[in-house]
Amino acid sequence: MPVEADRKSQTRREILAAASRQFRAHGFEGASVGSIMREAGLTHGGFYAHFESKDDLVAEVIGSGFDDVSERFEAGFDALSGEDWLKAWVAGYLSDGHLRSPGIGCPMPVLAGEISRTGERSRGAFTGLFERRLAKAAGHVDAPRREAERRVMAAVSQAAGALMLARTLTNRRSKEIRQAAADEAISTLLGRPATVRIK
Amino acid sequence: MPVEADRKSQTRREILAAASRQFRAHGFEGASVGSIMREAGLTHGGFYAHFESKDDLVAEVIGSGFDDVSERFEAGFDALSGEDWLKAWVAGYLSDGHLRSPGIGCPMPVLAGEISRTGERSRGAFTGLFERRLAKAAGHVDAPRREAERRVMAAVSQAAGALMLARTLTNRRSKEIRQAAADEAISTLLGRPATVRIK
DNA sequence: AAGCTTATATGATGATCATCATATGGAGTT
DNA sequence: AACTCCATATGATGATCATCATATAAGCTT
Repeated sequence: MPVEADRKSQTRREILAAASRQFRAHGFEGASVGSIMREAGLTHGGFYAHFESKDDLVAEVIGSGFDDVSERFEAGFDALSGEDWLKAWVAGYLSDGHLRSPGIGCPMPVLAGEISRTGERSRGAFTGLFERRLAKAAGHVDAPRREAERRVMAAVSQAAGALMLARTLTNRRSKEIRQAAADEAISTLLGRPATVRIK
Repeated sequence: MPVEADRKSQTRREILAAASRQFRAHGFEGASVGSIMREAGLTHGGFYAHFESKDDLVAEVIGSGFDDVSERFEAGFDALSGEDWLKAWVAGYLSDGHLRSPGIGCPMPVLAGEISRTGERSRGAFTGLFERRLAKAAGHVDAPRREAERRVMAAVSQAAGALMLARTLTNRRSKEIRQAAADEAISTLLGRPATVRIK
């Protein structure tokens, strides 16, 4: 019946998007309900028409709010596959651009530390997100499934860890650590020595 | 002159030790001045006789408060060197024990995300800490200095990333990701395929 | 023993925040 | 044009927290 039926669900999506950005930029504790609503163009009170609590929002963002980002990131090289896809993924993940834009980047290097201290619900949501991305990447690795997953887990740890540390270091190590991680990660994924140039 | 001259500096050390633990267990924002002082056996007010502000405490803990931990961790295998040291390091870092004890473990997987959002001072202190540990580990790698440092940076990223993610995941991946990272990290450090059994 | 020094404790203060109760105002209906 | 929903806004409320001013109390000096 309604042409404009989902004004509310549209707003809900905007709150989620704002939260998704602010959480990555300032952490879960660092982003207040008020500032998230402000970024969504609303005032703080209306929040509770959409979410039960801030914890609810956190779990919701982890469960679904980040997916669009990985998709946008990977959409850039959807035409590629196999080795080319993996190289593009590693180079993009450890690029200067990603280093400087935590607010629109991968949540793992910024939020995993905080999520590890929270309850079962958020951690379960994160685990689901992790499984989806693991499956996607493993599909591009030329190896039996278990071995492909093993390599991706090792490479993802390395890339997320390197980006997290690179964002913290204040000297030339910030670049060196990303290049070192990129070379080792791509070698692991391909099963032979290789190099990528981070952008 | 003073027999009991440093009651104050002794107290200061106790505050630092309590903060060091609570920061790793609950994050910088998650640990309040009050609860840190309580753990140190004092009340909140006296805090400002020792530190200018909470930010000051944070920077101080990053700069020096964590060193005792790495030392205690590495002291366990001080008799070892070269390959044996590296294997013990990787296996211990990714062990079940370390997984379950963030409060007395490495600060990187828990705090680097938060530190990356802070100012120059804390990040500089962290960079110093990182350099010290990098030099130590590189000394056990059988390769020219630059190459040794490169391998350690790649391995440390991988180990810290894997531990951070393993603490967040709720399924069997929590163990798998640590084993995958351990095998790849030790292979990188030794420059040839190798395995370690995480404890 | 009186007085001074200094470390710690007590008890505000003001800010920020999550949450909630209630108000407003506009769209669609009659 | 009056009415009714419903999404959002306004304005508490109570909690937590960092910070600070002031008080206490235990040495040390003389």
